[in-house]
Amino acid sequence: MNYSRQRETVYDVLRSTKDHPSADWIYGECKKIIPNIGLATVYRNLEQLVAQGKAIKVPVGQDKDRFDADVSLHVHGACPVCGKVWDEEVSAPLNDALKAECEKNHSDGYSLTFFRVCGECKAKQEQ
Amino acid sequence: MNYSRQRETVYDVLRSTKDHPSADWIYGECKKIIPNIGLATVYRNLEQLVAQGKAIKVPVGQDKDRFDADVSLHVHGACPVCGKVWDEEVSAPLNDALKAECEKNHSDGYSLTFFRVCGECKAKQEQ
DNA sequence: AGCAAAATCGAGAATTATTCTCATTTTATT
DNA sequence: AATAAAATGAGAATAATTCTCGATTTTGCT
Repeated sequence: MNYSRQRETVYDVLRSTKDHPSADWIYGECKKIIPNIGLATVYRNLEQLVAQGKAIKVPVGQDKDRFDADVSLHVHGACPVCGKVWDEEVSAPLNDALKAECEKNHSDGYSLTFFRVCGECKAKQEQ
Repeated sequence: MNYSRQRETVYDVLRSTKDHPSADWIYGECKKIIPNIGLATVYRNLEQLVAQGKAIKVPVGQDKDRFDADVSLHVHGACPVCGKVWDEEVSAPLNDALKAECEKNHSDGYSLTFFRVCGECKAKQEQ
């Protein structure tokens, strides 16, 4: 694998946010830095970052894939209305039980997402 | 919401399996019962069943959406190689911790999937 | 049963996210 | 500087899903 400014930029952009962005948002941000970067390049590099273990795809059942540069095992929250994704802090007992289960069933990892209408969407619904 | 044979068939097919099938597999099965059923009808009815709370979409980060007629909160396993999805039995402490967390953060539900290469794919890899 | 309104359907077109192709450019090596 | 391998940008191709629309089915009413 050779160095490329595009790949570095994709990684920088992904690390710059905790918003679990989609590929096209990352593409937009990269364009601000490398105006003629191609969308396919962004997809290619995201794929490689995931393969290298430097990023993960967050499966939240939305239309678009979401990416995260935080590859540690952690829990997500997601709004089923607007699709927003955030990191969710969970209790120590839950974390311990997850870790234990993972070891017990020899899993490579897990994905845990709690679904909850976010404050913004709840406010809109009540209007 | 009116009755329709197509919707009943989609629901019957979905309930008949524990394989967490994709829309096109369900379409294939429905065709055996109603040969001229349309793919859009299957998608439409799956969407309605989900909206009614009679089915869930299982987010496993695969290309295709997976559906499940078991709407109780339960844990999934998924093979990152072939995409197979199964129900995973977990320890009582984990179940309790999940339920507690859900109540604590007022979530509508959660999705927990453990990733693990399935026996079949592991056997192939070792050849 | 007969009728009108509303719901649903089937077929195929349209949309959307993602992947692929290929000629060109960049990177690493000598 | 010459070369091979890797990466790129642009746009075409693919694949899952959604939309459109005229035809059919279901429901509620008489």
